[in-house]
Amino acid sequence: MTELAPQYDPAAIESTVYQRWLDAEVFTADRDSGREPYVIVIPPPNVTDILHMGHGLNNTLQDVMIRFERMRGREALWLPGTDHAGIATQNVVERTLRDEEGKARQDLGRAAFVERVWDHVNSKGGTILDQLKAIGASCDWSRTRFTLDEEYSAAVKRVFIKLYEDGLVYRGHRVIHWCPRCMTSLSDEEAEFHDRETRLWHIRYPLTDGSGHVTVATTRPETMFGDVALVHHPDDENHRALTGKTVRIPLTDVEIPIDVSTAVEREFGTGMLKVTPAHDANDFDIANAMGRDLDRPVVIDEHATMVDTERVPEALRGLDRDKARTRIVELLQAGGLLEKEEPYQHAVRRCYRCDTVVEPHLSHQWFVNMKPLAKRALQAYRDGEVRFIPERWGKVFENWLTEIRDWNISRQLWWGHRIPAWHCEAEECGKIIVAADEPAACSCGGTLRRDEDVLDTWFSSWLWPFATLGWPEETSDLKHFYPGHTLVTGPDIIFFWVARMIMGGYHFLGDRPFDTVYLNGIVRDSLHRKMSKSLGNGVDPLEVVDRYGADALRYNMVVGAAAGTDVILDERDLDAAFAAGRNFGNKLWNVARLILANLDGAPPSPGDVDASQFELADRWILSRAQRTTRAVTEHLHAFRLNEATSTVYHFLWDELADWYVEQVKPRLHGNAPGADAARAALVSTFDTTLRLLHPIMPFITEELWNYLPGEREPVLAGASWPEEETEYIDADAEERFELVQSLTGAIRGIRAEYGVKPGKTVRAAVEPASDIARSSFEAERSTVERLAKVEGLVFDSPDETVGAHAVLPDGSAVFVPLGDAIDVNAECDRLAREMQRLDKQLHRVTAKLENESFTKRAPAEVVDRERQKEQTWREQRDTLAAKRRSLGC
RNA sequence: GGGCGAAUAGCUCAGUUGGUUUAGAGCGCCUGCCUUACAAGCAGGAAGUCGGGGGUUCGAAUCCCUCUUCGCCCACCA
Repeated sequence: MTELAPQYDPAAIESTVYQRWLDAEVFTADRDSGREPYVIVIPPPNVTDILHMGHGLNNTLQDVMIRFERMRGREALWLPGTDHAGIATQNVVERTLRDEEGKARQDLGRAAFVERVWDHVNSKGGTILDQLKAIGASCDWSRTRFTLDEEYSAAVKRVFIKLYEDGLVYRGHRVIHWCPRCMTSLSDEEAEFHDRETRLWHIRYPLTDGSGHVTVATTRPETMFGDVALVHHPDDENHRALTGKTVRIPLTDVEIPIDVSTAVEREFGTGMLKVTPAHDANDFDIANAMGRDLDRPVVIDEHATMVDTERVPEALRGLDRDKARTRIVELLQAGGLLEKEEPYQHAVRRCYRCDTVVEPHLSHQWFVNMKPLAKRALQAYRDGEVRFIPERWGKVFENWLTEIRDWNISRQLWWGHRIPAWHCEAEECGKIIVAADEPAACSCGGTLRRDEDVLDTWFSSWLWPFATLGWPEETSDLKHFYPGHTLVTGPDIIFFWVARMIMGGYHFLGDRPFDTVYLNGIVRDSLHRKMSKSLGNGVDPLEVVDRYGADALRYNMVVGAAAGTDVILDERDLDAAFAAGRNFGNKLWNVARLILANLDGAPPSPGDVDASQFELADRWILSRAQRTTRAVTEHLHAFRLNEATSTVYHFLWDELADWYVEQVKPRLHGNAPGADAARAALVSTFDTTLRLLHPIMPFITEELWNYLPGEREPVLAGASWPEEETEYIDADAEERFELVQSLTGAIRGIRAEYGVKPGKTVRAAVEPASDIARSSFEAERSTVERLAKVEGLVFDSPDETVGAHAVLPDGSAVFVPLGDAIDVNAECDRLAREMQRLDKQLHRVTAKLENESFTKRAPAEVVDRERQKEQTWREQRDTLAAKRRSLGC
């Protein structure tokens, strides 16, 4: 006999259960098992991150999938690890350095600073992986990787060199996005658009011939000292006469020409555009097209302050870009050079790490030519080799790949993979050598200087599905576990990560990294805002684990996340968000308590029980268990995790606990007749339920598994998924037991309606509508009596006429004599209302059946079904009418 | 400017290929119960013109068009 506490206490068991899994080594993937592999690689969290709800959701989903496939018999590998997160991590350490020591990274120097970051990573990093254990993540911890560990670095280096040799990595001089706070370049994806209220200033450029001025509209007056021309559209009649003339940049003596360009939008502003090649990527292209690629005056530096050059008026030099702008506008106004100023809203790019407005910056950077890589990935998507769930994200992926641009991969940071390139310092040479190891010297004999830059973090992330398996070495892990299967991540990193992994997988290994990309939603608060540290609206998953248990967290995450939809959590009311999962766990716990308290050793399996020993209820629950197994399996296969969850939920609660456990109780006491059959069905059904629920709520199911008597796999996490046993599917038993349920429900309804005291028994008479109904009621007579508190369920009409009537869905009628408790008029009204409801339904179905186009065109089975409905409802109505007559209504 | 998504009960959401749905769940609400597994529970109940309009169909929450509101993504009109 096992003693379980009356309430489930997650905290009391979770850590020991997790340890049990580790001891059993069920999470460790075995290359040599001979089983078909199933692989998920974790989206590596930033090494210094702490777990937030987004991780909670994302990793729960992965764990459900990996546990399901593991139980299905696949060799499941969930590969964990962390990302060095270049800018993010460097920023954290720089901030600490500044706050605690008042120093900048330059004060330490590169080597010492990088050492500091390593110290930080080694002491504080990796916490998040332990936190994942708290939510039950079944990762193969023996294969944990870090994007900056030695082997991984080798892979990154290899990729860079290979792409360089293929001609796909090159060094370019152009205008890129520059974050003046992080002091590094950014890729297009890292410079996010945000709308901003600003002004459109109309500035007068005086014509040098003294014939007046030309007006130009701009949002960035501070860049005008870098102008090299004004251009208008060649077909622009209004400005045609100006072509060839020159103007002076306001506040300076710099003379620039007026030219034409088809890139100009005639309708915008004044139709005249200032061309500033060093401070605007489009202008850079326009100037190139005009053949003015040698003249790119720089007037704003990498700190976003005005440069100290002749082109910039002295009063402005050294001012930051915002102050300069204000000052320039004042000066223009004073000089009568500002024609007008209007409010204007436009999208400004900001650094995705620090939100600073990005500055277009002319510089030397490393780029990847992406078009050739995209081609293969696109083909794969279109051929169905990689699919997205929900499907619509595939289109997003496709569009981006179709219009892909070159990827700036160099960052002016210290923390990251240093670019394996060396520059010859000899004048006249300028050679660049890309190599894995430092070359002794340049072929010209000049000394070499290593490239200062590091690679974009995502340049290492895109190798994650194979670099984690040992690539470029031909490891057995790589052979065995690549290609992988499912990727679970957020749609916000489709471009950053997902698309690039697909491109990388095909380019470097000639195969997809995974076949399915499942995009989960975003966790939002009660106002539907994304949960974030900066808004302070986050819910701490560990607090939830602490208060409600990991299984409750998981249950609510999964049930609330229909494929790809956002999950809304009320940050002010955790009960509203997590009580359902906790309560469900407690329900399961108590079902187990009841069962375990009534077992004396292991019962036989249902297959060993003489079939004649099974009662209707036994056959019913065994059949329902099969149907549930099938539904849950199908839902999980189709990634309908929420449906799978609610299917088990309702099976356990509404069928097993509410009906079967109640039905079976009398047979559980001692050596009651039929005890073996009852225990066999009960334990086998409970066993199935634990298995089906395990991927979703692993802790409690594992703990209860431990108590179940009988021969079983030692740990549930390593146990097999239930097979549907069709011999137990019994439609007849299901139909019959449902009749019993409806009879019980009808009597309970009458009791409640007439306020019969819970302890008081009533009498009841049932008039079955069919032989099936009659024999079913007879078979479960005592169940109905017990559950509806009936003393003497009879099949004949009783002597009384005063009582309450109800009609069951199949047309069977039940009568509960209540004597004085009944108000005849009220009962008449109630029956009349019932009849009205049926009349409405009958009206609808009759109209349908009288419609020839329906009977002719709809499938026969649909028509039959409608006929069946009509007949049943008509019978029910007739029965009610008869009851009314007998009451004398 | 282009594209995508959402709108179903007071709240948060399901609803798979159009027909077993008389539109469901959890929470909340109302009534009655500490009934020996569970008050984190039990029994019963109220509550929705499926955002508006039009269309396709024998049949629409589901497909099409359109409008409204909200959200997201992409985009070189400075």
